[in-house]
Amino acid sequence: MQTNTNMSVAKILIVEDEPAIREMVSYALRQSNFELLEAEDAQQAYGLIADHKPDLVLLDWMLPGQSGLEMARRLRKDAPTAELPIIMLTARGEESDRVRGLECGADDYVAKPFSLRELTARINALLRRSAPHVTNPTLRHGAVRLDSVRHEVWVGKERAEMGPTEFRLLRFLMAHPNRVYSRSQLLDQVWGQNSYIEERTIDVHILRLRKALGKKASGHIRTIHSAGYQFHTELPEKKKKKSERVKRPKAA
Amino acid sequence: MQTNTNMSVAKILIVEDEPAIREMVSYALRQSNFELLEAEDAQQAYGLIADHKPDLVLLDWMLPGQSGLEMARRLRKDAPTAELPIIMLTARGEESDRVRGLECGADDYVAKPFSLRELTARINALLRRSAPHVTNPTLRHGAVRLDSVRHEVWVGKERAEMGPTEFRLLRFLMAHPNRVYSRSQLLDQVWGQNSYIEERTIDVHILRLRKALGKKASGHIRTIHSAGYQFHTELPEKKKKKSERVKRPKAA
DNA sequence: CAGCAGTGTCAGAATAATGTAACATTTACA
DNA sequence: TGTAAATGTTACATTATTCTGACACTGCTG
Repeated sequence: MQTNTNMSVAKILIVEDEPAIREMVSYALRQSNFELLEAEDAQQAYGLIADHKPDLVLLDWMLPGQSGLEMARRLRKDAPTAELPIIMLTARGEESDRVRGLECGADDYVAKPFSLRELTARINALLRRSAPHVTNPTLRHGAVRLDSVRHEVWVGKERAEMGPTEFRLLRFLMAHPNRVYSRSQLLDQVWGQNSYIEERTIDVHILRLRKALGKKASGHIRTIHSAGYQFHTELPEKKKKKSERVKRPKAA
Repeated sequence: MQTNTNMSVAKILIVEDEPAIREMVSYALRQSNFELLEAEDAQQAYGLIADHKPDLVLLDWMLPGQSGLEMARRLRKDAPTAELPIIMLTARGEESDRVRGLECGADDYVAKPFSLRELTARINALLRRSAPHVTNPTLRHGAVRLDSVRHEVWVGKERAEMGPTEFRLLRFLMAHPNRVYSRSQLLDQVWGQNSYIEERTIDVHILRLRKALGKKASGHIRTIHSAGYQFHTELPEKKKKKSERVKRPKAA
């Protein structure tokens, strides 16, 4: 399925009703090694987002049906896409428009006609922030190093072997360290929005991931009871000896 | 959604040699609740960054001595500041400049003359991405900080560990500080409307919550006799009871 | 086609969290 | 100050949640 991850830099969805512009941008960005998805209206876009989990969305301001502005607002509101980076494309260059776009949740704003070089620069700047694993081929925290290009994980000098699902799970968690994700969020982000997977299954993959990371590093993967899981940058404190158990003294 | 708090939203450093612009921006951003640091050249800026760790830097393109461009490059290169969000300010609006700025590691680019509203919008958009802890739904009052995204509660520098129910209870109370909630209101809000729970059970969770907050902060959780509980933003005064009963701190 | 790695599910086992009763202490107020 | 009501505290049984090994199914590869 994604044997070519190392080829494409990132997956980008362009939502634009005018075929000429859409195709021009698509072509140019493919040249820059991006993987492109195209939609001509909001409806199509939602479907593609759910199925393909793009890393970034280019959103035309004026769309037939639901406008780009509304779409941005909705994407921000829905948990699975709340973090999805958005760049608005628009013919209008008014300052008030730019502000409106940004306030609706867009991360950046490019006025048409735009140069492809600038668009690319802005895409890269945004991806550096929001999808570290895309521009930052290796994520590291503590002794754990994840190399997206080679699909390898190292704990110190030891290679940690794991299946593809565990790899994606770890990559997602490491890209957003310390943040707690519920099982349903993980399903959305790691499996895709329309997979009919039991939430319990995640537990099993977490287990496998911990095993793969080994004793030294598995402490980074933490369970937050009745909330979900997280990759914590700090290793948990060592457990006290059993003799350390203290009967709670009376509080003042 | 949730009332954010009284504290400053984020710490911003502006590096700009022209006093008029610097002061104007500073003033405006302070109005928007940011905390401002000012530097008039790169040298000063490095010092302020090291000492005050700002959350974001506004960087003028043209600076006496080291240019803003060079400064951006250097900030990106040095590990401690590699992630520091940078917005370039410049009089030049050329596309090639914009691209150069972005390629040097700036995250965004605003051409002078810019509107303060747009600047603010861009600052917020960037902070949302790069300093989630700043815009996170984080509730603070006094020394108590509750981070919903990380599911962590801190009292000063100490982590306060608590169970899920205590966490939800605290989150609710902190979101509506100083307001008193009856037990039945708390049941509805924290447990959900269809729970068949004894009201007295809340007392126990309040107890657990106070224990978790520790001596320093448990005073925020106040009992209002025959009314309910509240999170009060002020810590209570030391008790000066008429009866000078001495509580014997129990030792093992 | 057999063998294998990767996945998803399930069913206890192991933990963590929760709710309640019982008793202790404090508060409000006559 | 005395008393009843309200609240604090403890201990423990129960419930909810998570962990983990086993197993079946898939698609691929030699």
